[in-house]
Amino acid sequence: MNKDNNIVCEVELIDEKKVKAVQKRLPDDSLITELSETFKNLSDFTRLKILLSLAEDELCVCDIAALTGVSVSAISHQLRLLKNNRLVSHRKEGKMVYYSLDDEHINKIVNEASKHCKEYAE
Amino acid sequence: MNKDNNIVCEVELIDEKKVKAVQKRLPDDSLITELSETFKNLSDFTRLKILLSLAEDELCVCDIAALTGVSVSAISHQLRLLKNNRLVSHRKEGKMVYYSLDDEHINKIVNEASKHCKEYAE
DNA sequence: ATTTCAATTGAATAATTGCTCAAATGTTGT
DNA sequence: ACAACATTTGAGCAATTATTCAATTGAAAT
Repeated sequence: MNKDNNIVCEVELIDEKKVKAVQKRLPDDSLITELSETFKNLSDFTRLKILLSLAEDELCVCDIAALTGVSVSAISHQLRLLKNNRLVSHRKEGKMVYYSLDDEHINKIVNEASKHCKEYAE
Repeated sequence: MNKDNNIVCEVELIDEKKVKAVQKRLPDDSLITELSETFKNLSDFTRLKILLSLAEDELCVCDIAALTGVSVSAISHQLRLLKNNRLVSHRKEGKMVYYSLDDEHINKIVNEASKHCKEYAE
């Protein structure tokens, strides 16, 4: 803490001016946290495949399990995560529950990421 | 295995036709794997903050550590991951190593994800 | 040569995560 | 009421991961 009772960085800086300029342009930590949590949803093979599938069509849990080759239980756990993060929504029809994509941004995000992947395929 | 010695799905399907149609439109598993690995890089708070910082300016390891409030060693470990995934590049200048963003897609991906986050901020 | 400093590396540890298994819910059909 | 079925849930486990710490590398300065 300095004399004004502010927290000051005790790590040695090489270029303090540059660091402060960058810091000023960064989003709030809270937004960075939200962003990283959003990307976490896309960072698992199974979850990403679920999202890509739902981008094509609405599907029930059982069919998602078949598509991904993962147990129904595991899919249900993953769907709960995706639901909590507002990436999928669901609708009940009798015994069955149909899930669908709840965000038009997902496709755009995946498309941009695909460009990155393809750029470095050798 | 069926009579042709192919692996067949033993899970019961609800709507086989729909599943096959979706399956046909999905990217290869190898691309899904690459995509999920790309998103994994963005899914950690520290790494994402590093990338957002480098999007603003080229920075040395020490200054990135100061910016993020994380030890130099931890930053170095994370930078190695980002370097392996072709998200950052580096240039040496004497004792110091300057890192910079090596992908113009990162900004677009983050921008799209920001829209998702802001849509659900209540 | 020796010291100093920025950065890297490897081992170790605590925390997180994705899956399995078993049990529970809730709905439909008999 | 009961059985069958789709889905959910919670506990437990193995694998992964982000950080710390200590030691090392490589470059500049004395």
